[in-house]
Amino acid sequence: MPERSNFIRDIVAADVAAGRIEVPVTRFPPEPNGYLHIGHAKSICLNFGIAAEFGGHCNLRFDDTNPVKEEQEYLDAIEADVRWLGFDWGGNLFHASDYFEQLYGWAVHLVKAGRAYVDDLSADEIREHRGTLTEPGRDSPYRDRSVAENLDLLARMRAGEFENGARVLRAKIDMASPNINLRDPVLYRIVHASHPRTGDAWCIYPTYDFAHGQSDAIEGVTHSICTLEFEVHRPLYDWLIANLPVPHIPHQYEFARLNLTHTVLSKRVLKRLVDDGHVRGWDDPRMPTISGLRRRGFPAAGIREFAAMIGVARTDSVIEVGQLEHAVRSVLNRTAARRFGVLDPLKVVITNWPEDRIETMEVVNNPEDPGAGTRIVEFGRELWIERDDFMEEPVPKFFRLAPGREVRLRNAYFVTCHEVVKGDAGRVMELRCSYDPLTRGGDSPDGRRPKATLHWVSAAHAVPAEVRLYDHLFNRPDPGTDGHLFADLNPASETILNGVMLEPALADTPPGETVQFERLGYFTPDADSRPGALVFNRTLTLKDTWAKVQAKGG
RNA sequence: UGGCGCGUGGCUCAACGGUAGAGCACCUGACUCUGGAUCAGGGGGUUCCAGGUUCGAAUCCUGGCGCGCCAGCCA
Repeated sequence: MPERSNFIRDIVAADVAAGRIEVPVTRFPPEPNGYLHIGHAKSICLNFGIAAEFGGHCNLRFDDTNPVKEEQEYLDAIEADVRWLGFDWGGNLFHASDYFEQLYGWAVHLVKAGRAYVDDLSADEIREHRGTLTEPGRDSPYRDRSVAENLDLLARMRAGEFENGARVLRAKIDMASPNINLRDPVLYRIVHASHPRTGDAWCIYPTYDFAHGQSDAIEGVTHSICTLEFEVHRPLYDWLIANLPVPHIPHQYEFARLNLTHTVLSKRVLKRLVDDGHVRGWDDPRMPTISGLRRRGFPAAGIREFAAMIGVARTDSVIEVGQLEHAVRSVLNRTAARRFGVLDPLKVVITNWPEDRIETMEVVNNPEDPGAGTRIVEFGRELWIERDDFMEEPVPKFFRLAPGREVRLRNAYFVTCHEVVKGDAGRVMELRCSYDPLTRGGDSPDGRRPKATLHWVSAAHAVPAEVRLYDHLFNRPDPGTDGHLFADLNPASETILNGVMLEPALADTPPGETVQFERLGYFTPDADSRPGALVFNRTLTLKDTWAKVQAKGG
């Protein structure tokens, strides 16, 4: 499925066609202050996708300029997530911190050129001097310090002579600019904190604005693609590039970040969900993080397909989660092995089946993929079927099992229910059925065609398991709209089922593989799963038109 | 309010001066040993509004309106 074009692709293609560049160089620049989420996946697919399409390359560059928020755990997780998504940065793994010395040198360059100065104003005072959206700012009293004094102060900032916040280095641009980002933006701040990579080598750190474009220049990035909120920074990006002796001139392009219904894509909020215990971790299957989606069973190919499907534009937008789910189902439908699992088991005894007789049935692994082969499943006198697949008094349009009714057990036999055994509270405990020996494999010689085909598991062979059902993390499409984000959490986002009965082959499902439990949905072994204590996560249900029919009838 | 940007079916995107299309969602039908796969069809758009330019405007111009972003020593 060829990816649809988009305005950034068009720009790159035009640049190549016009000979402005040979091949594009892009970069994915996460800050290691949290885990990557599906919104980052959109950016990753865009950056790596464009590079690959035009024969260029994409760097993985950590924007690690703020040591108080960044951690090694995040660095590691981000690498793993990008790789899992299917992208390869080759040897091009970089860190803004790799460039700290060069960046500092350029800061000195700016000072010498009279284009930067050390400001002694406090953060509050700087804010006051900055003006507002409608009023121009005022010059800092320290704005006209001599080059010599600025050089001296900057060196002493670096040497650690001053406390956090005591001074900053600022670009000298225009305090009256209508673009507030040009009102002498801060380039360096004093932060006595040790950095995950540079340790205590530095106590001053460059701001995003001073680090990003210059890092792009150092790496020869041609197209620096970021999200819309950086649009107002572009004049500053260009100003710095124009005023520094950089080896290359990169350009910044902005696109609209991803928003999804029924969830939230903000690292700040995701971190709170984790820290406040609303979920069990960054990789909780309900999280929209890459690691959460992976644990949930979403295949990387599904996420890539989703990214290709939604396109890239400059319009703020909110994608319906259904679209992500569609992409994932479409991948899983053609790749997932089919298995039998009974979530809510109801015992069926086949009264005309000999006590100890076991037959084996050959069952197709994936009707969408003949190459997936077949497997052997045991069939015996006692079986488990889904409780939902039986109704003592069937309502109209319910075609499954009911007293006196015949259904097909998938790939096995036709069975007819003769007796309903109930417990004390009137709960159905067991169904007593007969089977038709002539229907082995699921076809009858007389052409009878039951209206329903049920999945089943041999009770003598079934493997018990825990299954975790997942639903949207938030119970409204636009969580937090009323200002109470956490009140919008979906209390039913996770439902734990015990005593689920699985066909034995499921015990060997490798981690990371998502299978289909026929008629129910897609499931994957959870990281908590152990031999003898299996745990499966429900990735997604199948599209359920029966549920739709029911909803209408109700 | 100053600056920058964005407005095309319910949602996401195409159409780049020449008959407004696609995917998702929705509805209907066919088919089926997953009621769920799959296939086929259908409904749904004054292209934010108003002027202007043009033989012709979603597209160009002007003016409105609406929405987003920017006043961190976050990114």
